[in-house]
Amino acid sequence: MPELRDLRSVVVLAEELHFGRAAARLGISASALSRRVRAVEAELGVVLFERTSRTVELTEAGRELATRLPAALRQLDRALAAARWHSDGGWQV
Amino acid sequence: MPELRDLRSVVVLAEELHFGRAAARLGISASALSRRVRAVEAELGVVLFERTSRTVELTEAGRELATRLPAALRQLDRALAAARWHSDGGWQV
DNA sequence: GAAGGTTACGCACAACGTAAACATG
DNA sequence: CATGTTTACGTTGTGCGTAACCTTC
Repeated sequence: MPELRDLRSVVVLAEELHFGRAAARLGISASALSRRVRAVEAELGVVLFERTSRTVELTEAGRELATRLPAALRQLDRALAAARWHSDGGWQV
Repeated sequence: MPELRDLRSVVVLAEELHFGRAAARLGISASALSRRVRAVEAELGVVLFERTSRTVELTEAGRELATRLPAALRQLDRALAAARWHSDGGWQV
């Protein structure tokens, strides 16, 4: 029930461990990112990041998710790319 | 850029090949489904379904996508499940 | 003329940015 | 007290259902 946008946000935040930088990379405000991540955590029923107002760290669950998501998202992108390719002629057999 | 909701809709429609039934399974109206699918096609720049007002069929690109998506979506769900599991105690080592 | 897909239209909810608030090093 | 995350608030845009429309058998 989290959407792709939300999952990609989690991945970027896991890389940056900083809401400001991650939000900039995503082209949204830090507060928007904060809300997105909290929403994901609420939907999953899992805390992914341990925040203090000075630091952001991954929890065990967050690390697990951040580890597995990129491959899953790439596979998804490959499926979409395959569909595009099939329309743009394919081998033109 | 299509979201998960949209991709799942494509999968269901590919299974049903009928907007009414697919929409019912998704818990939305047929018109909403029609719009979702058209939006996906526009974003991908690919026609996925060949519609007449009597039949719905998969195009080559649509078949390709419908074939690859389920596995990709499952992998994504596994990533989410893994995160959940990690929080709910794991092995409680 | 019935069944099924699409377009028009009005509305409601979700998501955003700005700004203020709060916490921590 | 500077840096960085979160909450409040008002606004906008996205997505929906209902209903009307068009096409095909």
